[in-house]
Amino acid sequence: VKSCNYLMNHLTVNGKFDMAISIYHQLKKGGWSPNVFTYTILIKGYCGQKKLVEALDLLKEMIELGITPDDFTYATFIEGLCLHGGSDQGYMFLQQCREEGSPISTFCYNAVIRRFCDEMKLQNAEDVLHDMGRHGVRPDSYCYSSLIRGYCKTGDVQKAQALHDEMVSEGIKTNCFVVSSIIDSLCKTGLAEGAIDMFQEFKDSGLFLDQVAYNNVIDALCKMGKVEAALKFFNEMKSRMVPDTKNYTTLLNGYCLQGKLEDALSVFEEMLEMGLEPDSITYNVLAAGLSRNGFPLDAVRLLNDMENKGVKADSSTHSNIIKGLCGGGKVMEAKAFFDGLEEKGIDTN
RNA sequence: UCGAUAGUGUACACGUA
Repeated sequence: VKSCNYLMNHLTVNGKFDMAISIYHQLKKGGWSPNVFTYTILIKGYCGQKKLVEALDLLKEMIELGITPDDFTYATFIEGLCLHGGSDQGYMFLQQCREEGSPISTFCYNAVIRRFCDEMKLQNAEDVLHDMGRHGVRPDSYCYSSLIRGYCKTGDVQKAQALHDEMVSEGIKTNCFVVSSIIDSLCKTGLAEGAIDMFQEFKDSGLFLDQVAYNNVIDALCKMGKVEAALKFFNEMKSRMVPDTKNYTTLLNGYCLQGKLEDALSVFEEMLEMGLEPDSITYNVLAAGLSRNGFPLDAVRLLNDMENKGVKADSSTHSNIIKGLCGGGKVMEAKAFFDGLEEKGIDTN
């Protein structure tokens, strides 16, 4: 049964839920009894297909069969309900289950909070956060993270920071996910200096800051034109961990923005030497840099090269190519390229 | 490790002024 569950789960998350169901039927035919995991996976699958009725039927069925759903099971169904029936409905269901004495853990509250945040109903999310405490379930960093990120999205970094303070004062450990959300939001609301201070502060406090956190400050510095400062952080990061494609792309962009093509190219080469695969964004950044700084046709060449290497072009690539061709005086080619896209049915918005 | 959840990089267009 364990192996079947494993397989069914993988099929489900890869969009082959029908196959998972047929495994389930074979399992039952073979006289095996599905367990809580099996049912939870199936409920997840039905929720993914918006088939909430079927999901709920399974929940009832397992109870009748004496297989007691646990908090994962409830969380899975609640999340589906939030997603397809609205978070208000999901929360109502949670409350109902809670009154019936079903196991409602932080995972369940988490789902509701996250979905309320996705709907930008931040006040509702916060109410749930405080409500769970009254029912004896301690919020964790995931709960706060969703909410903090929600406020970051609205640009209310103050509120986000207040929540972060609240979280820490509740004795919940912070981590680089939460911190980097705030750092990024500070950067993007023009408070990069504060962001960098915060970064240093947490680093000095011994908190592990990963590639994403580093990238937040590297990007902010690059966008301010302070590539040299960005490079310092980049090197510091390199001494602690392996930079990823996004880190290299960010720094590459920094050099391109300054028109420092030589440096940009050497970053690109270093990245290749490190064995990292540039993705379409890396290529787009470099191409835009080349184009903007007087080498439009090289940009076009680079992007063709990219497609030859099997990296898929996106709409940004296309507009870079068109711009490159126009900038290189090859307006007719640009038009031909554009028409070619339309013929292939590619959205040229 | 048989089941759930959070953060970062590119162009353009758009909307408000």
